[in-house]
Amino acid sequence: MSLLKPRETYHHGNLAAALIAAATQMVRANGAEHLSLRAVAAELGVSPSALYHYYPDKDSLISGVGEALFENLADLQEEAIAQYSGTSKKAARARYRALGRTYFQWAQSEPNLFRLMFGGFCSIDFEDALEKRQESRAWNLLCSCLEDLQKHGAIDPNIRPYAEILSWSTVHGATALIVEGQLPEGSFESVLDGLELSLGIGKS
Amino acid sequence: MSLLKPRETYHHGNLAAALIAAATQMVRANGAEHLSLRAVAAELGVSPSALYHYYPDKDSLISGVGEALFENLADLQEEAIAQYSGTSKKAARARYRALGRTYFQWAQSEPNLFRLMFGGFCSIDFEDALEKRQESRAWNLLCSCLEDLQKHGAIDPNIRPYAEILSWSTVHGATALIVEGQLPEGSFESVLDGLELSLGIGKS
DNA sequence: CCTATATCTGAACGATGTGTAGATTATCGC
DNA sequence: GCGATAATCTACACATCGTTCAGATATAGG
Repeated sequence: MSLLKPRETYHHGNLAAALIAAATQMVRANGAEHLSLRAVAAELGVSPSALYHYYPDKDSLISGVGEALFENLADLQEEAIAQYSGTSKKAARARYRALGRTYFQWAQSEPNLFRLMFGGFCSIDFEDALEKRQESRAWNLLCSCLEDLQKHGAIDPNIRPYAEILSWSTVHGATALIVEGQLPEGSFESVLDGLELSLGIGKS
Repeated sequence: MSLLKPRETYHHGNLAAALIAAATQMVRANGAEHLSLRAVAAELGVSPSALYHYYPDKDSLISGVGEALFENLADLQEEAIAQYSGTSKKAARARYRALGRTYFQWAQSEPNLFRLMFGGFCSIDFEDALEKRQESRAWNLLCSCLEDLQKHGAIDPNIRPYAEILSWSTVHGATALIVEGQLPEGSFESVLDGLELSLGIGKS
């Protein structure tokens, strides 16, 4: 008695991608800790074993989901800063804020996906990315954003060397704490205010 | 064929606490996502069902572990700042740094326990703690530490209102990112340097 | 000592991740 | 177009997991 959804063709056609899409939706709804391989397979009308031709085990499927999510987040951030194009100091500052705000809003609207990315579920190898001078897209966005601000003299030069890791750590930390309910929801804008103040961004 | 360890008495005596201790050690070694109730019971020489007289399900056992860990971390932080007692500005600054460093070192030395606390595994209700004006011990330590610094005029007064959430977010964020391998290990001291600089701590 | 209560066991159920052997379909040389 | 080969998927099985429940065992109180 198989409970598979009927399928037109015996071969699915695009299982690898469909598995990630379906798994993403189920994690979104139920959290990564409750993801079931069999449920994903059933959702696609496929037997549980079919999965193993594309991913060696459950962890690597989850890691595939995670990698896709990092790309999605970078896409969102690119869209966000594109809304504030321009060479003025004001625009550069708006881009900086948009980067952080987008990061937080994405996490807030999709807490289960955010937890999948940063809760140790996916074993993406960041080390080689780190050795490749951080070729992560989101990191590069932040770096160029800060360079723009620096060109306008809008960052305290003493703090400039720390601006990347401070911004990254602070925005991620506040986001993670709020998502887990350890800081009140409304405090993120305060964190952004404080962060800009403390980096000397936009002063005068 | 039961694989229980032999026990002298039929009644264990202190199962509730022993369960948490054993579960903590197994999470420490294998990560919260691979914790097995049956393995915990076997480790204590107890049948799996015995567990359910103390915790309604697996999640609540994990939450029990988490609560204990938050207390442990607060203990460590209290010990750490006790090493720098004194009323001087230098001592206050050393305490501030010790708070952050202890937080990070604990996470670095016990990544699986850190992930259990902040990875959404334990469903501790922080909301009532938030409404009780943050009666979390670690938070209070940070607050009094910053008050000491303020008394010495060692914090930029413009940034003072943001000092708590900025410190907390930044230290937690950097720690989480480093534990997950998204920032290099050595960068934490830089984060602390940048954080002190950006808050104007210890300037002159 | 006998009863009531707290504590623990044993067996069972459904569900899960993951192998393996074989069935089904697509692809490509002729 | 046809047949062999490879890609893809299924059916079945296994061990393990969280959880439930009836009943066994030990402790405590009158």
